[in-house]
Amino acid sequence: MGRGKIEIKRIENSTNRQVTFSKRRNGIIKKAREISVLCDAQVSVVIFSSSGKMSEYCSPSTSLSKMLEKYQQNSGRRLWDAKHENLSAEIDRVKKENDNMQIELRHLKGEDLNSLNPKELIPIEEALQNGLTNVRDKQMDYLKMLKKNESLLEEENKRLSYILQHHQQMAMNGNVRDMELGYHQKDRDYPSQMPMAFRVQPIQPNLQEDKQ
Amino acid sequence: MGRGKIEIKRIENSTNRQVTFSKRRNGIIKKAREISVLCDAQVSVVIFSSSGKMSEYCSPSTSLSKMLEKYQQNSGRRLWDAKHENLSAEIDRVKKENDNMQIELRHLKGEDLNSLNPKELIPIEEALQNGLTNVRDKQMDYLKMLKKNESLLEEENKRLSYILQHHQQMAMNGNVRDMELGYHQKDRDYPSQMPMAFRVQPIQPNLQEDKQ
DNA sequence: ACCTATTAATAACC
DNA sequence: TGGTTATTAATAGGT
Repeated sequence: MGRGKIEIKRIENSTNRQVTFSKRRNGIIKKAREISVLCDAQVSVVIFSSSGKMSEYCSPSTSLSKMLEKYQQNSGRRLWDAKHENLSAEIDRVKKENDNMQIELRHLKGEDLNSLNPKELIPIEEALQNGLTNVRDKQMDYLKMLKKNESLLEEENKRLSYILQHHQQMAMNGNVRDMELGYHQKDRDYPSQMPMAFRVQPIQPNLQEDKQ
Repeated sequence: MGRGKIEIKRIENSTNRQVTFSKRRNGIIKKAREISVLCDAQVSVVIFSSSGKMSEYCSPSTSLSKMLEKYQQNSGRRLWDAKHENLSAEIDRVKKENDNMQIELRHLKGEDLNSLNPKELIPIEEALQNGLTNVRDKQMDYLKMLKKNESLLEEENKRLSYILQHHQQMAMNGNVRDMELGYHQKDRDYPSQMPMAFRVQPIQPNLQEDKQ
């Protein structure tokens, strides 16, 4: 139906194809509307052009959702229940994982132990013992750090006191020049290999250490 | 296009309507197939007649599910509503729970402790200590049970040896009547308040005790 | 977008 | 339903 007959096969000329698409799309949607009205039918049409542009028609008496609901009832096929089932399966999987961890946690906390036989208690005891060792080691690390900090700060304190004492002495002597020259020549007993900024900073536990 | 022009309005004659439906349905599906081929388009058509009979067409390069997936992306509208989102939310919730438990478990096992500060280590240590106590208590319970069993069995053993000794004596004396009368009068020093069947049964740990 | 020769769809009838 | 055919509707190719 046109100036010439055409074969039903892909139109190679892109422009031509686009034009034909547009015309025929309108034609289909018009036909869909007509059959809806003429025959009391419910029709839904969804069309994507090759460039991805979408067009749709749905009979005014219904909606795409309702149509698809009916479609599923009629065909028995599942349109989106497959997705639902996937999600449900995922939930089940994760919940099961959850339950297992919950049980493990309860056991480690010494709950529900009656459901275990003596043989099963052993790895739990070992895990607890191991965990306890690790936790206490870590606490010991912190303690050592604190002690180290303490002694560093103490030393720094002494150093500062010493310097302050000199300042006061110099101030009393009115020896401003000496003051401005600084104390660097005078505190030989406090060798400064580290820069000041670092030296006064308390050690912080390295929270990232060992972290994967 | 036919022997006469028709208005686009509901065909009142039922037979006529049915016939027109059938022909036009075929027409639409043919057009859908043609535009698919000619223009590389993806088309889905779902038609319900007024009597509820369903017809469908879907381009061979796709499926209704895929089409609807694209439809949703394109239109932003959700066809299968809340269901999907509820499930997704549930998954997220459970997964989060999962993660938290995983972290707790790892901490109890003495892993990833560097991400904790000293204050956070304390409850973990306590939990571990507590769990260890409970597990060892339970192990002690089993041990006690085993010991108790042992002594019970030992006693039973003695009792049986005693009886056996009598039997042998009686057999040697040829005193069959005495033997048949039984030993019940003769083993006064082993008072039997429990039925035999129970008495010889080793104690089994009650695995269900305290279980919710 | 519009035009129109031509083909395709289909209404009425069997 | 399925076939026939007169008639209308859709549309291919051109502007």
